[in-house]
Amino acid sequence: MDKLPLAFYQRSALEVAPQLLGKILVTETGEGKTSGKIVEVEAYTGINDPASHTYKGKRTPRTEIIYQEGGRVYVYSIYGIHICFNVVVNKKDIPECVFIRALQPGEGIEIMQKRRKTDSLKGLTSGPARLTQALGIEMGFYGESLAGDRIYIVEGNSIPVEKVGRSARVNIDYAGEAKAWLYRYYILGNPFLSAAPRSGSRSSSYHNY
DNA sequence: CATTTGATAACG
DNA sequence: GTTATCAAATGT
Repeated sequence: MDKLPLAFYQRSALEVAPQLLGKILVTETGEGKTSGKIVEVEAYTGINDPASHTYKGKRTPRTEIIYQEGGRVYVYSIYGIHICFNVVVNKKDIPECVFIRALQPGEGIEIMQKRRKTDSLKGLTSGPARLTQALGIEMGFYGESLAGDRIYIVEGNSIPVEKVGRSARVNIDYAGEAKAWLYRYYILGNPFLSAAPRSGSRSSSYHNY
């Protein structure tokens, strides 16, 4: 299977995000090769998006990479404990990215279980910080190219549009009106999605769109 | 449901 | 230099 061409990433986050569903994210480290199918993503649309780290064109040392051309890795640590993985998309100076929220385990499950210190399959990659730990993604991956050999994304099964669900993004209460934007995309019915949205909208989280 | 935890940003 | 804040996960 071939790696996705860089041109794939150099479009808007809202185009790329749903198309990443079903693709395979692969890492190769000293411990071996691990991979998983992307089943849940969120789009962050840069300067117009209050939930984005690059809202209003904010630049910091950490967000600098998002201003580069699409096809690179943006990782950052959150809550001191966790690492989150994003794909930089769009062109230079258009700071958009796609946040990967959940994978379905593929190759190297034993390696992932060892890294995660669990023998369950379900909790292995079903959450943004879980999948980074399972695939061995660390801060050192910051800025890495997805055209390289350490981390990359390959074609998988393409997901028919009727299997793609949409909902509001998760845990961005600080983002005001943007909380309501349906920028989270996921594969309907997939058992490896991350935790359901919080209380409140009980009937309308996963099977709605 | 509460607690954990540290890198990062935004201040002085 | 200090403080507040977070695209979460875990364990009870």
